Amino acid sequence: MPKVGIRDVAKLAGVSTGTVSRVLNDHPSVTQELRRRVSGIIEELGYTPDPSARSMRSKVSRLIGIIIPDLTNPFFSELVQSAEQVAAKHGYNIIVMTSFDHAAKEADRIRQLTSRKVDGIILVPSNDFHTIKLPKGLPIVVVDRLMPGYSGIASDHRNGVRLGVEYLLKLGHRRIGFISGPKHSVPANDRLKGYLDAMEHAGGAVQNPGPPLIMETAFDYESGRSAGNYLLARARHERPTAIFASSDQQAIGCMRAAHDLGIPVPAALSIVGFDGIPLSSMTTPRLTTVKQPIQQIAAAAVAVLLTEQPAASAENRVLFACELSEGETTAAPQPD
Amino acid sequence: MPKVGIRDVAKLAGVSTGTVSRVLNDHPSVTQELRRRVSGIIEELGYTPDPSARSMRSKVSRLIGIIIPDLTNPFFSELVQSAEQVAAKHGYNIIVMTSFDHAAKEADRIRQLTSRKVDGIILVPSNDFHTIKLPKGLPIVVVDRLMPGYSGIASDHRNGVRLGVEYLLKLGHRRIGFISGPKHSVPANDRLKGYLDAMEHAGGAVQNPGPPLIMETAFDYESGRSAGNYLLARARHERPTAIFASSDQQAIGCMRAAHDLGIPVPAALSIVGFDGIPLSSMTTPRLTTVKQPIQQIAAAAVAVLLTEQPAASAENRVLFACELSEGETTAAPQPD
DNA sequence: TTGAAAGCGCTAACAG
DNA sequence: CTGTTAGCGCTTTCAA
Repeated sequence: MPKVGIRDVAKLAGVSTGTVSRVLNDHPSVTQELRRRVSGIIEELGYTPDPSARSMRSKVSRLIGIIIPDLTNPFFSELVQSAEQVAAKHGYNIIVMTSFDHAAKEADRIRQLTSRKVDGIILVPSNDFHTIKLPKGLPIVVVDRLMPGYSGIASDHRNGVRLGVEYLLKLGHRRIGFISGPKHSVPANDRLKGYLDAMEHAGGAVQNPGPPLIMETAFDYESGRSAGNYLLARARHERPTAIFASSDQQAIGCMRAAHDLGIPVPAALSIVGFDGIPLSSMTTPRLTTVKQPIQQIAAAAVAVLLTEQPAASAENRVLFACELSEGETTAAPQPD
Repeated sequence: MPKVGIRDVAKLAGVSTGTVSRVLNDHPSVTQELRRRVSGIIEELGYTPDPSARSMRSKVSRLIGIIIPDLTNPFFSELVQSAEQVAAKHGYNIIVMTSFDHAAKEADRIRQLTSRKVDGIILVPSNDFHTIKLPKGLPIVVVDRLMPGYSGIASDHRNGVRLGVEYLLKLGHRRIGFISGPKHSVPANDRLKGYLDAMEHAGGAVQNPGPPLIMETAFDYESGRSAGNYLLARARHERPTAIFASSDQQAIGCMRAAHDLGIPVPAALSIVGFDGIPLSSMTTPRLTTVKQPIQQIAAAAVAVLLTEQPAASAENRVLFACELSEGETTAAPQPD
């Protein structure tokens, strides 16, 4: 079965390869009739253009790179999955890469993608992203945070967290612990600000007689658990009555810590997470969490890449609102 | 900044483009000295060969496709992540695609990958995979199950499950429920066989006075939960004292069901999962599970693709052993 | 509007 | 061992 090429199509249709190419690329200057005839032949022969050849001439690969810190994180895997769906709908495919939050690895991956001539990169930057310099003219959409000089799609972490913390305040909580993300993570800091916003706004109502209520740590289960242990292993009147965790994974780890310490949730401790991953509704009890619109983020990121003029650096920026998803890990605090 | 091409390198090194190409491809017939000199220039100029041009001539894209049913499933996302790591080490990149277990979508994706001229596909087949016909000569490694006619890498589901069920038997359990995967899923059926093996081998020791102890359902949390509900919502002497779930997600859903019914785990119910995803060690209590060697599977799959002669259809097959990871969801049954 | 022809950047014969 | 050269399959001027 000799591979069918554009010449075969041209020959059979009695036209030049140029015309076939124009049909393929929806070039306006082709007669309706001719277009139809050629399309017919293409169909008939089951011809598909060779992407390499195409990309070589036209500098368009219909390939999008996506670099995330960790595919094991449900938030990111859902992001990738959504992006793949949207991209496929437009004839684009996705190359995934994991940076493990290493700037060096990230730089290497970006280089690979560049030389692959991807049409754009969806990037969840590592914390040291600023240390690497990018090849110019490559469309990049930063996701999960906004960065000056780049197009960016993210959810409004700050106000999202504020929403969650205010919910706890409204329930009557006054000693609210906060499990934050890594010190240098931008989204982590945005979330922390949301917490501080809410607490400040609540003003004198907030009490904190003991050690600090804010723990800085990684976003994973285990970190959430040890942070929870730290926050909860103190005298009852110093112990927070509620904890807001910067990720659902942390929140679930924290639930584990509470359980280990014999602290009932939500009776003696309310917990709120952040992200809204599917698992959050399957914990026992179901986690109250602030939900990010992951699919929207993915769709918007792809859209920016497909829309943006190459090297136009339009700096599209979108911030999506988060929404509170009430579960069973929150309740009014017990009287002291 | 005019893009640096192979001719620039050749000119600066005072050799022909042919020689540069040979250096690039580690062709043996190049002098040590020349190789060194050319490599130096390449480095200096920061030259990277254009993959499209390369692929067009050589029919090698250094691209591997990976198609899985659902990236949201932690087992698969870890698989993809591992594969990406290994592939990158060899200069290969990964195109991910999700089939959502739809044969039609799967066929479409395979077609896309084929026309992209990927060097191979790592495929977790959908349940209706047999209905689609493949373009010949495309190296495919089937993962998570073995299929006649294809190279395949999987873990030994059957013996893995047997291991887990035998562990429960050894603890003294006699009414052991089984949450199975989808009816037409091959891995699901392999696991079911492992359960039947163990139960049969245990012989008369096994009792089942009531409704069937086997539930067929999807692999996700919610399915595990409702299956658990079904198995546990019966009179005490008919209720299983232990449940083996075919996935960790099911197991976690089942824990939730037990909790909702007020059945303490492991005191009144032992639960064992399958997969060994990271989350399994963060549940409360920690899940006892049968662990698949995911990274080994991914590495082996990539290795097969990189090794296998194109169209040689060597039919490499590897079955990895699973291992029991003891958590806190298992204990001896309460006396009736 | 369409055809002819010139490459895109590289690899692989084929010479030398 | 190295240089020369002919394309890979397509897109895109340039003419017609």
